[in-house]
Amino acid sequence: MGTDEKKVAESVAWRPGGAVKRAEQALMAEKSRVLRPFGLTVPQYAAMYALSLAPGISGAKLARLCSVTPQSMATVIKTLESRGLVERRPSSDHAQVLVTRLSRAGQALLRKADAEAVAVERRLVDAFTPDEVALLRGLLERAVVVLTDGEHDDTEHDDSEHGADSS
Amino acid sequence: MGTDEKKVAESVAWRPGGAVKRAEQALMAEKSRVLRPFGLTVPQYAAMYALSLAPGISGAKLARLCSVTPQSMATVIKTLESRGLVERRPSSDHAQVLVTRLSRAGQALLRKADAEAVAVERRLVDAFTPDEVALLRGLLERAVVVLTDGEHDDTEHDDSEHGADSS
DNA sequence: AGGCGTACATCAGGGCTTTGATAGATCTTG
DNA sequence: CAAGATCTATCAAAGCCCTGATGTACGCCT
Repeated sequence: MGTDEKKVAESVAWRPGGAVKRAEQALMAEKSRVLRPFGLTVPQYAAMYALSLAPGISGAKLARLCSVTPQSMATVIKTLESRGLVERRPSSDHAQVLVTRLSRAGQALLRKADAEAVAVERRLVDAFTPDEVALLRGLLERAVVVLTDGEHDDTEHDDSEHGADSS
Repeated sequence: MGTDEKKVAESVAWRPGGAVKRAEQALMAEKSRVLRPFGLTVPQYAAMYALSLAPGISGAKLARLCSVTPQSMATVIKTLESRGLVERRPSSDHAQVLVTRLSRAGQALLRKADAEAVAVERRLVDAFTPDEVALLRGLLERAVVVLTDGEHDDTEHDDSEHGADSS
């Protein structure tokens, strides 16, 4: 006897966290796999992708776009910079703010890597009807709201602009 | 104003990965928050929970239950062991296999921590109808299958028992 | 102008996770 | 019995991610 492995596995997997975790993990694993040939990790790719859409933003904003802390983004950017894929320079109107943008090499690499990453996401989306995709997105969004909402001690205000961009 | 921040944010968030990632992150963040007072991280809690259901299993099996690599589980277990929350000892019938189980202190701590963790999951589940929860679970499962399935070079076989339990 | 609040960048420390490689024990099979 | 496959544990290296704490720069407001 001894705990009946199958049943235990089910119990553990049935936890609401389990399903989300496994999905996220599967997605990360697959993306990692297709990104590996380019020497990119998923966070690195995500940062570069965001950077391609918003060139020259601050590290902090980039972090927010990628849903990570500024510290995490700093380590990612440092690696990318050491490989010459991105370039950082002090902002002209905001000394102390560092604006980041893709280098030419970075743009070229991203173009190729992006094709693969998009293909993975497409493979995923194609396995569902458009309605199902919308439904899934909606349910996940609601989950985020529910979990994020009962706010504890965070100060509430606006955010938006304050002027640290360029171009 | 270059790059219209709002629009960029939307584009980034709209990526299929974004929704799943944010949901997982929100869940992790909330669980971390309620677990912090107990000095436990989410992976530590997960391992202890699995351990409470399957006492005395090997580290490798525990890793599989928690959907992490044996290496990850090893670091988690090492921390838990150093705090006296779990105990490891060589298996009687399988020298070289280490069986792990919760210590009394670990059981006591888990009981309290589990209540909080379950409350978070319950808060989440309660925000949806039972049908929606089932639907979400189903969609996520399908996503995992789609992403995991196109298998590359993994060997296929059965698994199940081989006999490394106790009690 | 002096202060307060906000944002940015970074150092420090703790943990998790993955890939890759090493090595001993056990089971299966010829 | 010996070989090969399988499972287990662990070392090592590289990254990512988070919390907490500093120190600086800028904007607004009195």
